[in-house]
Amino acid sequence: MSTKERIIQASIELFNRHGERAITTNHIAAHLGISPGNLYYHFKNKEDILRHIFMLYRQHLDTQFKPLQDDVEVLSQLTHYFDALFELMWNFHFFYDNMTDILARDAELKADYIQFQQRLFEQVKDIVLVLNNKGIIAIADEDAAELTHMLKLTVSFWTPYIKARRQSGELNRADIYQGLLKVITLFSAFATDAGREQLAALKQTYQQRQDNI
Amino acid sequence: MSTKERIIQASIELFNRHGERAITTNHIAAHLGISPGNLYYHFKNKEDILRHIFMLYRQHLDTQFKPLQDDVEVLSQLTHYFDALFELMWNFHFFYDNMTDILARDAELKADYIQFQQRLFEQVKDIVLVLNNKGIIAIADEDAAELTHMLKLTVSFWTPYIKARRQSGELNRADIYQGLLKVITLFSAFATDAGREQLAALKQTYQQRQDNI
DNA sequence: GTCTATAGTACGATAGAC
DNA sequence: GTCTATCGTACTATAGAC
Repeated sequence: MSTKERIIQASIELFNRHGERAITTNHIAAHLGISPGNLYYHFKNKEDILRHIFMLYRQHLDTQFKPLQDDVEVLSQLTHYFDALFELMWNFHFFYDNMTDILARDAELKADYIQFQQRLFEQVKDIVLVLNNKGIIAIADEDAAELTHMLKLTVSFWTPYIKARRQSGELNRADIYQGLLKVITLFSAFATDAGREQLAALKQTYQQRQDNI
Repeated sequence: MSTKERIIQASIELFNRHGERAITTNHIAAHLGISPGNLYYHFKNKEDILRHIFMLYRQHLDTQFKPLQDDVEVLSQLTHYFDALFELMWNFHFFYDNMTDILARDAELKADYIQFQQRLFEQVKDIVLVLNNKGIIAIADEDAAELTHMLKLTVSFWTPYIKARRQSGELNRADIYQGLLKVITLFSAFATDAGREQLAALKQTYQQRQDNI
């Protein structure tokens, strides 16, 4: 792995463990056993590192959140989405902790973030509408947008929410599964009788994964 | 107003406007036209200020979130709750932006926060259960806790969520109403046929207030 | 209770040698 | 590509005069 990549990976790890605010460029360099000067050879500044991490974030969602396909079973596609959400919430939770600050410091990153989230919103809303058309959920047109907002809000801020309820100790994988179950509950609240069973099966899948940790 | 109180009020105002991270003790003093030394005469440090603000936060919830009373109409009590939530989300939104950091820096504040949130969780869950018993919503026992988490999550993080969708400009009152409508949508998702009408009325109330801004 | 002045620290970032 | 050394800056917090 190149030094540049190692800096990215170490940054993600340290940001997630100690928080973005607490980790300085010197910490990152020290953690890798390289000099601060070397870090600054590879990155213009701390914001530059954050922009590269955001690119990984975006890339993950771009590759994993394709629209629902008609010829594949819904439940297996939903499972794929939830697996991707798990990775997202696990790998980038530091970002949601300090989102307002990080974006306030870097207007360019903020513009990119907003643009991406607007696109993502439409993609998630499409999924909601397809689930409606397939009879998994029954939701009024105006509520589809509301539900989409709530889904995004929950995925984004479940990790800060749970961290604020814990006296000490790090976030663990079981916490993420708890969050995914909240997302499933959101869908279930709008489920049809037929859809309720399928979502219950999905719920059971992730409850088992949580128990197996 | 005493200097101590003025410092508290100025801090809340500046934190909300520019973010807790961006505002230093010097900024607060300069904003009030007092010296940094004077500020430090009244408060031990920045964390001390934050603890006092948290006391106001707790006090607001303690006085406004009494349990549902049986002899008063439900809808008017819900309206009272939502009015209180509006004040909360409007006055303390800076806190949710940086919650993880603020709590990570101050173990004592974190302990107080956690204890308070645990109590608050039970209070909100009681409200959910009473609404269930009154036939406004119909929710399984296990889902009551899930809904309570989602209600708290939404109230806490709606403001950071909305800030991250806006290129520039401050949070405004209409944004808060949007968040309250999300909370109402959460209740509506579990509403009975009878409850749906009452919640629709509640929704209309806050949509009108939003339009009247 | 309030001021001025400043000590102390930590962080971001760069220059210049190898 | 990597290092050492360091500068400038900004912030927290305190000392001491009034």
